[in-house]
Amino acid sequence: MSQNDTKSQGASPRRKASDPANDDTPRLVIQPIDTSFSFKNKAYAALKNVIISMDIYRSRSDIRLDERQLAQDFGVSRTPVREAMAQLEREGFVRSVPRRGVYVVRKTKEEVIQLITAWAALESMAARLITQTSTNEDIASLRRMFATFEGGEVRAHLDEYSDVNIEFHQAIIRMSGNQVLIHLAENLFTHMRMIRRKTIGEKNRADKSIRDHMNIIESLEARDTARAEVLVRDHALGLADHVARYADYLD
Amino acid sequence: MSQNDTKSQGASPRRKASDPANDDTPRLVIQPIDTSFSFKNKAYAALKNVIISMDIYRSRSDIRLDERQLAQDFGVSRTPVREAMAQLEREGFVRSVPRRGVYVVRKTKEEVIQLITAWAALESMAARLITQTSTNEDIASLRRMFATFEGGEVRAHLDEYSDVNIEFHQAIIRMSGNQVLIHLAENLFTHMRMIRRKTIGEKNRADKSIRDHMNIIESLEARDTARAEVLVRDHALGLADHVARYADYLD
DNA sequence: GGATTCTGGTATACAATATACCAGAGCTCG
DNA sequence: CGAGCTCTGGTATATTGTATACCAGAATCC
Repeated sequence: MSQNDTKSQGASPRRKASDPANDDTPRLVIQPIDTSFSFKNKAYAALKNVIISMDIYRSRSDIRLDERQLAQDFGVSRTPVREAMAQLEREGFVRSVPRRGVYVVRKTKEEVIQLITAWAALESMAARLITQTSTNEDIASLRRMFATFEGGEVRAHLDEYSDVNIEFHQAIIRMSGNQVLIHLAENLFTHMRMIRRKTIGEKNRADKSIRDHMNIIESLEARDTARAEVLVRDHALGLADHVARYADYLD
Repeated sequence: MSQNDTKSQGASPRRKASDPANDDTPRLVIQPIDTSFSFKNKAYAALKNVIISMDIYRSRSDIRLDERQLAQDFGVSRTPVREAMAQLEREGFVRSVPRRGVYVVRKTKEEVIQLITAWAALESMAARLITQTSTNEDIASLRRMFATFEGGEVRAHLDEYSDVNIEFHQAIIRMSGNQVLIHLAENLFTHMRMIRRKTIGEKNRADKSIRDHMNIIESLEARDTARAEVLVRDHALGLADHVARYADYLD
């Protein structure tokens, strides 16, 4: 990619870089620059990550994001922080109260139930698709996710199981191969993850969860389309039912 | 750092974030954003790295940096690439020929000898300072750099030795603790590194090199200021002598 | 109840980058 | 050998991202 000569040095004719007569000329190997980098994008990703990692339902007090303080913490001006929060607001993670501040959004119980119901629709269709199009290796990878818990030691490793639980549901959507489903699920997924992480430790749900998961995997392995759909949908709706009955902190 | 309430939710008075009555409110932990990131800076670092990693003396043909091609490879516009190359030119790594292109600079033999001589002045003074101010642990870390080569297996691991060789000289400057020395050496260092990497495999210099290094380390350990200075200076000037005699590719 | 403080909102300035166009130099072809 | 074409660096202008200053509403404090 580099041409070889200059008039100031002998005026030999230029040869194309690919010219084989020139094989020993050192060549540059250049990696692309990450052009998605911007202060706004970094602030957005960091704030989103912080919000979804919090247990925002542990307390009922409002969580306000102070844009001057955040700008100082990030080491940038208020402008990219404001733009990041505007995007988070568009996506439903925060809400802005004029001249009052920006607050992390907690969903009501009713909103959560609706969200889970929509998720169930997407996930159960994804399960159907998996039985029809995925490779045996793909499906096997789902089972391998739970290898650590084969001895039933779910409660002893609840945090780890919580992570695997979330990854499992994400993998089902992804494995469907349907880009529209995947896209629709993306935003719902973040909210679902917060809910799952909160509820997994309640009422020994983890024990039931892994039994459900094993049944789901068996139905996928058997390529039983109807059964996989029902098991996945019922599993998700079981979460909605649990929320309806026990999640008083969502009111 | 987050305030807790909003008028729309009960008009309770704002409390300071540090208010101990509010210990369970989730808190945000925010990492600063790297504000040195820019396309120009990334392009500059990448090009500099590529240039100093090349064996630019292996071929005599000119190495021209094609700014449109680089912009395409980096995935950015020509503007940051141009600015990066302008900075590289200011630092002596490339030169721009109006309406002809930007070329990697090769130094002449005479320039290289002058550069090494200047480096020798800096490094020998650094050695003096080390014998007077550095801790035993610091000096011991110099010896540990060569632990891998204690069996004399230098030629078998020439690339690795070349890297350690460069690190050793860099560490001497750094260990002096003199910020002016360190700063002056910074730009020289990059050119020196290219020369050292090129010459280390010539005329079995690696064997002599490690003997010299051991002698230098012993004089540092003995806190022998005059001897350390002489050994370091002679070692560097030995490189200049080698270049004068054998480095025909620099003409 | 007025002064002060704190916060979001907005306007303007500045820096980084993208893109289009120009002009010089070299190459190609007839 | 000269005209036309191509390739390249240089420059001007536009756009986007960001910084900063100032404004105004709301809450707090004395």
